[in-house]
Amino acid sequence: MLGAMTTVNPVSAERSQPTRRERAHAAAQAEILQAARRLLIEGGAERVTVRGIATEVGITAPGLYRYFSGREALLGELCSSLYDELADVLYEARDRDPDAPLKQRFLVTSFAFRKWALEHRPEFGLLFGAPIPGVLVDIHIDPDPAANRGMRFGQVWLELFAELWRQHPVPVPDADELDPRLREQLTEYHEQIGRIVPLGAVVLYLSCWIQLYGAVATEAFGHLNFALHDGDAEALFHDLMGELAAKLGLTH
Amino acid sequence: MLGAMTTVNPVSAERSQPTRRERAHAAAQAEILQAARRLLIEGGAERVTVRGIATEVGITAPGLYRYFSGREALLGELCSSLYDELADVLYEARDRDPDAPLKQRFLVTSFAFRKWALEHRPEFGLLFGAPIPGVLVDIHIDPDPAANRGMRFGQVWLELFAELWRQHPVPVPDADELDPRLREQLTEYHEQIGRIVPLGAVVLYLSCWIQLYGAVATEAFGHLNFALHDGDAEALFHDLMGELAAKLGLTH
DNA sequence: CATTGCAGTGAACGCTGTTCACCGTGAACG
DNA sequence: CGTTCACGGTGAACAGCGTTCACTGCAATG
Repeated sequence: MLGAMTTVNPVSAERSQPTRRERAHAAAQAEILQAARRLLIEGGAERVTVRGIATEVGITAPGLYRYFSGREALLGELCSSLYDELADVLYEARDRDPDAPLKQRFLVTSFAFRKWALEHRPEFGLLFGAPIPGVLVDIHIDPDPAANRGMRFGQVWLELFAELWRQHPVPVPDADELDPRLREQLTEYHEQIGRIVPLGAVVLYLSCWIQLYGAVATEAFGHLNFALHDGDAEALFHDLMGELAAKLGLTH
Repeated sequence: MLGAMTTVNPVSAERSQPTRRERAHAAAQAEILQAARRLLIEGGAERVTVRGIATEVGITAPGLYRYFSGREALLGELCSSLYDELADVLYEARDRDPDAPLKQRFLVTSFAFRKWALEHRPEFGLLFGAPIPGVLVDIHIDPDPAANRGMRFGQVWLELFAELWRQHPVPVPDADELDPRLREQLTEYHEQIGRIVPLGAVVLYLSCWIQLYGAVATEAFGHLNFALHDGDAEALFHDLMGELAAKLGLTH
């Protein structure tokens, strides 16, 4: 009989020093995710195969099931770690020069986002492409900010936008002027972020995110190739970010 | 020995009535693509499996290789047919009321694009998500307008934009004012479309496409769920299209 | 020291894409 | 009209996929 009740480790439960075993487990898990990412880079999510990862870390396929409940869970964890890395990159870019004008910090962060996407296209595709049926779903829905590390990615933009809007309160529609459906849909999120900006500014925020996403995703996915022929769209991106800054009331 | 030279059918070579065999072949091919699409809808591109399609059309897996050189080619053909269908949908929307003001026709077409995307998320994901390593690549690069049916999709927007810009020549930067890199990158495409609009307007066109893509893709892929919680983003989309119309100089 | 739980293995199942030798039928040609 | 030949389709096979299960050691625990 497999023990239905695992013995509660009093040490780790009190979140004191983790056991040797726990450290080894975490290290192995990290190594597995690292190998998974290598395969992701090699040939997209399709190539991220359980047996491939296993051989890469020097064990057999069933051994991986000690660390992940299956391939989908593994991909989900990979997504989380990638979100984490991306958030770190963006935070670093945003706070690289804390005394610079906010517009410049916004631009630097946006360019860092684009840079990460282009230098990590398979990872970007996994995070921001079409959702894979059993994988991303759980991540985006899970509202727990501790577990949902994708939220950290959103937060860097939200904080940046909130500060930006506070310094430059470009006129936004009043809550009453908004489409009633839109107003109702957004109130929950508005509460969730502590109403740091008025509801109308949330719409502006979403609009900015959509534009930024469009600019980065179209290039990273090759949906600009019909006109740019595999070229670097940095110049175009620069223009688009200028537009975005103008929309935020940041004249130069 | 397999005959290295297939007998040239003089009838089909002159593109007269196709042979009975050819008709049967084309019909089977269409039925296969139809089955592939059903599987795509059921569970994304992953579920589009050679054996699954085969059983659906009532033959065995190797039989499919008489119609497609492999799974990737089949998916590529599926992409082409979907592009074709989408282009038809958009053309129909655009020309539904040819006497309506262009702004309205532009909005109707945009909403038709969003509608198709939301009602056919798996198909939209295949066409406009992250490219699948062996599949989409060939399509986007192939510049032959006859073979590349994805171009038809782009053309409906280009024609609409060109007409829109001709009626409402919103000021665009002169070619000399553009970033030299951007100008050089776009000249080939500019030639390709016969310079129906000035180069500066092409930049505006790309900017509009990026914004439209962002609006539709973020919603279809669930990248707005963090704020909208699986809700219908039609109200937000309406706002975004208003912005886009404003950018095109279409006041209301 | 004994026990328990965990890491890892090898075999197995049903699935995948793809290739091969083969078979029958129907269309084309002498 | 009879022959030939290309094509549609099959069954077996191969390698690889995700996953489960019974099993073995080893290391930490009581």
